[in-house]
Amino acid sequence: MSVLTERGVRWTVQRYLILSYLYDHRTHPTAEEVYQGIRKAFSTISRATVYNTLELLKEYGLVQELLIEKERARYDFDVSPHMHFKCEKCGMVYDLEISLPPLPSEAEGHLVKGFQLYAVGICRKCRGEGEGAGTSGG
Amino acid sequence: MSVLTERGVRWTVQRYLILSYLYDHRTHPTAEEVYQGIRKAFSTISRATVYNTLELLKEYGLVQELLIEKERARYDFDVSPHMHFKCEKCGMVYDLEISLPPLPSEAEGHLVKGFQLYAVGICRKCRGEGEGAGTSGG
DNA sequence: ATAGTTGCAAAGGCTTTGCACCGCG
DNA sequence: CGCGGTGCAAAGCCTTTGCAACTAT
Repeated sequence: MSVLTERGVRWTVQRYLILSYLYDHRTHPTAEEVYQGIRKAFSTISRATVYNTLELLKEYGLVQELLIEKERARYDFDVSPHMHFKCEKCGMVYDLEISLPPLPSEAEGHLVKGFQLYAVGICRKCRGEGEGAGTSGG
Repeated sequence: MSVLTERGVRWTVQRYLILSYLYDHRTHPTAEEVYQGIRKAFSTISRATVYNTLELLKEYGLVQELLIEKERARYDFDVSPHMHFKCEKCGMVYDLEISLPPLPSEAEGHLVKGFQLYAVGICRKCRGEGEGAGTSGG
């Protein structure tokens, strides 16, 4: 993680565990989920460290912060440009592999540094569950 | 606002004022800004009513909720599909008139109901202010 | 020694909720 | 009369912050 150490930022066990957790869990976990997940093996870690580290990793471009729901932020190890989809029924957040349009680095005079593309709806799984038996929708 | 009254939802002065405020202020105000703005002329309105009403108007498709920053939600009278841009320097949120690609109503088996496209960077105004004198960027 | 990091607890900010009162239908 | 809506205050939840102890350079 030279991107950190080159700038006087230390690579600690906590930071490694947090980045590893996101690497292993591609379900776009929340800060709390990261905290609870790491705590199982590393019980002394604190919420503050998780929050601070996620913020730091985001600033250094190592993770992506998703603002797809109002209640809380989610985090994604995959920083490549891709779309996210949230199911309004089960709450799960999926990656969408839709090919993205060319995104301009400048628009109407503004310098554009990054994009986020979010979609909402009903996921494949929830669509399947609601059908089959009933005939008239609620 | 038959879309409301048809379903037993009443059209009240408070709701009118809140929708009007968004109609008049296309700066993507926060709930607090809406509250403070309306309070000047209608001092008895409460925050709870503003929050509840914004939620209701959103659910009925009369306004759009923007999750472009983690700290708070913003609201937009314009519900047509368009992109938003946030300046990370001054914090202002602009509309972008970029023509959007055709957005699928289905993607990878998921039923897609709506999209949000956000961009961040430095706005035209802030870019202009920082230049002119200095030569090397920070 | 110094600058950076952690963990705890407390604070902070945005948003939601419970409840009594009010008003239209 | 009843359902819906308002306003107040309190609660709730997510996130940030202050600070003392600690560690790698």
